[in-house]
Amino acid sequence: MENQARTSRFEHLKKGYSEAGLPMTTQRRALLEVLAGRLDHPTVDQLHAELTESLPEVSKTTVYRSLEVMEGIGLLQRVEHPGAAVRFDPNTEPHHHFVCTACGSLTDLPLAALKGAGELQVVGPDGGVVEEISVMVRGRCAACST
Amino acid sequence: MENQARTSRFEHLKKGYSEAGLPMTTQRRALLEVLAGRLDHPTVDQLHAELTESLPEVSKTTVYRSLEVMEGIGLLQRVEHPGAAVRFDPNTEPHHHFVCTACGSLTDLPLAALKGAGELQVVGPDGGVVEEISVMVRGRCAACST
DNA sequence: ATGCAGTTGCAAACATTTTGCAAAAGAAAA
DNA sequence: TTTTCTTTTGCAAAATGTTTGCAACTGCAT
Repeated sequence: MENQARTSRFEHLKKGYSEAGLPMTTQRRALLEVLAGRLDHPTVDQLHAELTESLPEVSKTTVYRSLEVMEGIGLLQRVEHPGAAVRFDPNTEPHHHFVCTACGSLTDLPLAALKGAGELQVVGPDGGVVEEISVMVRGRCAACST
Repeated sequence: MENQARTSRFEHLKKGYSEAGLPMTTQRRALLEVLAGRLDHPTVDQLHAELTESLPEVSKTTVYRSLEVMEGIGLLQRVEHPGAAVRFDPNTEPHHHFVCTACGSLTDLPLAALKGAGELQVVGPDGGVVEEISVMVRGRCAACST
């Protein structure tokens, strides 16, 4: 079930990656597998830690560079959030984010979770051009709100 | 006009600061003046650069620590945004932000600028507790959109 | 198999922010 | 005003998180 969804996410990422015409290396395949295997948005450190389980020699540099490349081909999105370390999101469909102020976890929030967000429309700012609107919800996740 | 608004913003900040019962130092007063004098959200580097014009000896450490204190007493808010350096916002009324993808400037967006945002309401996430919702609009500011 | 563009790991450089500490400054009492 | 106590300051060093230069290596199309 969850396994199957992960596999399908992985296939989707792999497909997108190969369509960009870049060589599929051991490291990048492993990174795509890790990304497909989790629904949150880990930091580079967390990704690197998980990667070293199967590939003890990967360097963080490679993780940084691979993520940058994958962002460049539109496979991932950088997620803004409170906190220093960068996080990426393999879900490039429009959606929002929820960050837990207690544990720091960062998860997706389906568009439907935000009543009214569908009609969001920017009136200002004077003379500017709007490209994108993103919503960040802060609070305590289920696990931390007891 | 603009001068008067700046003065009133400064008085408001100074009042809030002294109500917290902390000593008002030369450095902190100067920092509050700089903050009151601009409507965007400068980085620590930018604040420090502007501060050294009147106070050549201030250190960045002091700027960091003062901002932290002012955030602690609710005088400033930390603004999330794409980019490494932290930015603070002396406007603690509910409002949103606009970031220019060309020049990186970060400015306030009045609530009214977002049609529909008033009714924003989170339905999910399962069992979690929502504390705050913030909206970030990305695009090109008036100056950069020509 | 061969060649070449793209990728990797390492170490060092960077940028931003935090910390320990002794000296200095603000606020309040005497 | 002077004293006293607490908070703040600047410096230097450390801690994070990220980027870069470079030589060696790999994936993949020939």
